[in-house]
Amino acid sequence: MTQDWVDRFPGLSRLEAPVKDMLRAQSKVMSLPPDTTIFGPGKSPENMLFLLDGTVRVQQVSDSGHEIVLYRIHSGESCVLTTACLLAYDDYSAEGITETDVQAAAIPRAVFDDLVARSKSFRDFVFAAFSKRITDLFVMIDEVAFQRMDVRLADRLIELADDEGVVATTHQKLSVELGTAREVISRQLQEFQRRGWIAQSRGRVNLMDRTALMKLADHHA
Amino acid sequence: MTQDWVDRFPGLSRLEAPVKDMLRAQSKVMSLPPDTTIFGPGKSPENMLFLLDGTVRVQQVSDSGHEIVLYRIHSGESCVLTTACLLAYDDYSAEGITETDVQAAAIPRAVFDDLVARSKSFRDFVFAAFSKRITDLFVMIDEVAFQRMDVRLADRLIELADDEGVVATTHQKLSVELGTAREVISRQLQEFQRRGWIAQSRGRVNLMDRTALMKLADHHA
DNA sequence: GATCGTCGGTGACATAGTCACCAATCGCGG
DNA sequence: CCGCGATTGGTGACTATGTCACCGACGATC
Repeated sequence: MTQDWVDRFPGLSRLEAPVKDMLRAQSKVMSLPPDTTIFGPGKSPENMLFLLDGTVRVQQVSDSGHEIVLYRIHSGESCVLTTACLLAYDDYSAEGITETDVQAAAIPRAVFDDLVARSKSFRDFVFAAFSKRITDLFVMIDEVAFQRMDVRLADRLIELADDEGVVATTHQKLSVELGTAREVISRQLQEFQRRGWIAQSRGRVNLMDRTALMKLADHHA
Repeated sequence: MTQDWVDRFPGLSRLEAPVKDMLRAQSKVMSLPPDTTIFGPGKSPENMLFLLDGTVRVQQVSDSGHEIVLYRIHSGESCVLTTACLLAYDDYSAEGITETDVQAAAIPRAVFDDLVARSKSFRDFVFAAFSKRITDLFVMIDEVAFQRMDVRLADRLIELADDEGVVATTHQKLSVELGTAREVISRQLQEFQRRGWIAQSRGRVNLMDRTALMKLADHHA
């Protein structure tokens, strides 16, 4: 089943048959436990990863000690961007950390390069992945620069909530999500609670009125 | 002379001879006046550009009407990133505007794709260009999220100043550079002026004490 | 059940963004 | 040369956000 990952991977299914065979033959499927650092300062990944299952959080620590989450890689996505970056600049400060159990297919750099040379469809896939990430970064810059915190927080809560509307995280971690201070998060959550939109307990936020949160998040989007 | 642009372009000089020939043969060198929009919402570039002379400013307008400068393309750089992005997502809001007279070599998309397939050195060039931009965007996110305005402004003033230490721009335009409000810029510049670091006149900032500005910009970098 | 680290709450203050408004200056047509 | 409108920059009041110092509550562990 893990040998068949290529066909189950969105975006790769339309590749030519020989390219798929090469991916299958030259890749290794691996499993990683949560909270594993797969790349970071001084730890370049030698492989390019295709995420089959789980999520990877990419975040950055600034010189001032502030942290911010840049983006997440979800199952069905690849980390072309980060890989390519690290090849060129290994001194940069972003790190990738698994958030769940992760299954991923690893492609050696040489194979990646070979595939880019051979297959137009694979090139399209790679450039599309780059484009997606970069436009996402543009959107993020816009949000960080201009969006109000309450809007950003509401948005992130919805994004992080599971099916039951529970966000299992601390105020501290939420502040890293948005690149702000814990106190700011605490106060915003208090306000949401006051309005009856959420309920809080230690390390937990329950969304009580998802509609209201969505309205706040979308309205000023 | 314009036919020889390949050899004068940093990063392309190490390409294989046939690749260079192809670039020379299949490209067209063009000149553009200042304030030309070379790409933007609803205006995808059909070519990929190599900037031989001049600079292009890439900026973004958010839904709220706020603007922010994302980065600049200087002579000797290519706009792979933006081109690739626009190919995939033509609805995104960034735009590229020439700031000076610009000379650029234009490569049709098909030729670009062909070169990526053929030449490993060209691939390396392309991915290095991507990497540079992306790490720059990471740095920018960090600055927007965590850096103080006075530090960012001092930094940008030094960057924008000509050899005589003159920045020929308005407070309004400086606010777009940093994604803030004009009033904030006006007040910061007043403070710099009070300290004797700059002198102001309409549409003009003169750097009087570049050292002091650099100290502010670097110290907290 | 004492202790230590994490988690969250709070007030005071500093910095930055918003809003409304005004004065000075420049370019341009009459 | 004058007058008008647009651009540029200045200002005060207010809100939003970030920072700092400190505190109590909770939970794990021995």
